[in-house]
Amino acid sequence: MPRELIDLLWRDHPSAPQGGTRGPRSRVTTGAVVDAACALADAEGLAAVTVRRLGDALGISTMSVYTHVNGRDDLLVLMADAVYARMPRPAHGTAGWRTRIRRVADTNLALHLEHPWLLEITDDRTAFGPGTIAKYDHELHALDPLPLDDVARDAALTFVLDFVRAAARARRRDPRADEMPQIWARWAGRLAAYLGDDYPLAQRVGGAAGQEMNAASSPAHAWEFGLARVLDSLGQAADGPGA
Amino acid sequence: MPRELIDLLWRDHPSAPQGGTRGPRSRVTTGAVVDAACALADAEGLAAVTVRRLGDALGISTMSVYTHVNGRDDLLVLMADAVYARMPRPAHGTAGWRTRIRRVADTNLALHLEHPWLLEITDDRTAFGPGTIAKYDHELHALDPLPLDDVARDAALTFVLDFVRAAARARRRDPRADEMPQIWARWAGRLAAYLGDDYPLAQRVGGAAGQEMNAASSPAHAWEFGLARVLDSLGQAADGPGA
DNA sequence: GATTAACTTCGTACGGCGTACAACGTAGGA
DNA sequence: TCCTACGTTGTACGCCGTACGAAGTTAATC
Repeated sequence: MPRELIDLLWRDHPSAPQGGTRGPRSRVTTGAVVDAACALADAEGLAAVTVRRLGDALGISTMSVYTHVNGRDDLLVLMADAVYARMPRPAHGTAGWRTRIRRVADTNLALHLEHPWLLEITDDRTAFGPGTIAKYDHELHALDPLPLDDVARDAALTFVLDFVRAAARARRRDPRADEMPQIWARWAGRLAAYLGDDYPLAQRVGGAAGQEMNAASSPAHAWEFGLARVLDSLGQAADGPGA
Repeated sequence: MPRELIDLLWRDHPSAPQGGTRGPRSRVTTGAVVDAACALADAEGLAAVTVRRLGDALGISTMSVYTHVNGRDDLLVLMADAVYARMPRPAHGTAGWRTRIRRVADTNLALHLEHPWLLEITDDRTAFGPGTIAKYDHELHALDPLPLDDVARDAALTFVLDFVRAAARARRRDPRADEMPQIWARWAGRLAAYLGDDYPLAQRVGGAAGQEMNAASSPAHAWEFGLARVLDSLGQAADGPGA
């Protein structure tokens, strides 16, 4: 059943091709494959999502995975669309635009913290999935109260979501994080020797930022700082010249 | 010569360990390996930077590459640091902070456009390289005119550079870009059928944004819009509450 | 000058990956 | 009953990073 990605993305839509009924019933569905892949990625990272491991997890052979998904690249698109589709989309109600955008940003940050592997999926074809489109529509409506034309509205949303993405990237746990203490123990002395008294500003600010990053409250502070900047700038853009 | 990454990063520093003089002279240096890797990545993308191809390009065997670099992960860090080290760092002079930050942003965007593979390197150990630190110091000084404490100064710079990164990501050429016209020809009809009249806002804004993206002038517009927002927000942050 | 030790180079091999392909089994439609 | 479409699977190919050890080359030591 080699269906095109677009049809797999929309597989739950009534008018999606269903494939004939002959032959043995599938032991798994495309949706099940995608869900298993997401679970694997959540637990062990995107690198652990291999076709072989996916087959094991589903109790089917490696090559059977290809019956339900065209290949690994397509699978990643399906995974991203699946988690987008499941995001909460509460009505925006009468809230002001700042509150609305705050909620959008918070929701997206939560999504990225739950599925850090989303950062590694950059396939443009994701844009054609039902989950992605539903998310896009909902988030565009968050900007209803602002006087933006279509292009500016898209740009503004992109601006917000890019900030969230960067924040998620900063919070992500480096795969090498476990070894970092030992690495640092071996490197600190040598680095200090190389640096000497050079770059005093970088050394001072870097040290302060490094300490701050280890403080428990840091992520919240950085998030609050950045989000405030984003909201301020959107306010100015809306009030200012047509944009 | 299994030297640690930190020593390879600082290999040009006078006090870096040089390795004994016995045995045959190396046919290549660590620097040459890194340069060849960057050239390969520029020409064919990061995926083309394999140890085997690197050996071919350098005229040495696959396994000899490991004499000069500890492994592929380390190589990526060395590549990123190498291109950071070569960025221009003109004195900021008496320019105002907006001009300074604009220059920093422009320079970083140019770097990412020249080396799109930088987006794929996320290893935190890059922070310890001489190029990365020199770049950091220079860019921190761009913020000298603003009344920011150390932590806020780092946050502000991160805010700017994250914006640049997102802009570069938006401009990057998808590896599938060549096939997209044919893909779209096959998908457009089906997508329209799936969508029907649903999500009218997403359809309208998405269409407008899509058209805009194909316009020749689009990247410049988006860049200008976003950068203006970033500068506005930094201005407010500096004037506003301590932050 | 002979020996030793440090160093580079390289071939082979291992265990992973994505996936093309063809054989086989199973069910519904004719 | 036969045909045909379909799901499942094993084998195999060409990649990847890299561990390991043999072989060759040079400088230091005796």
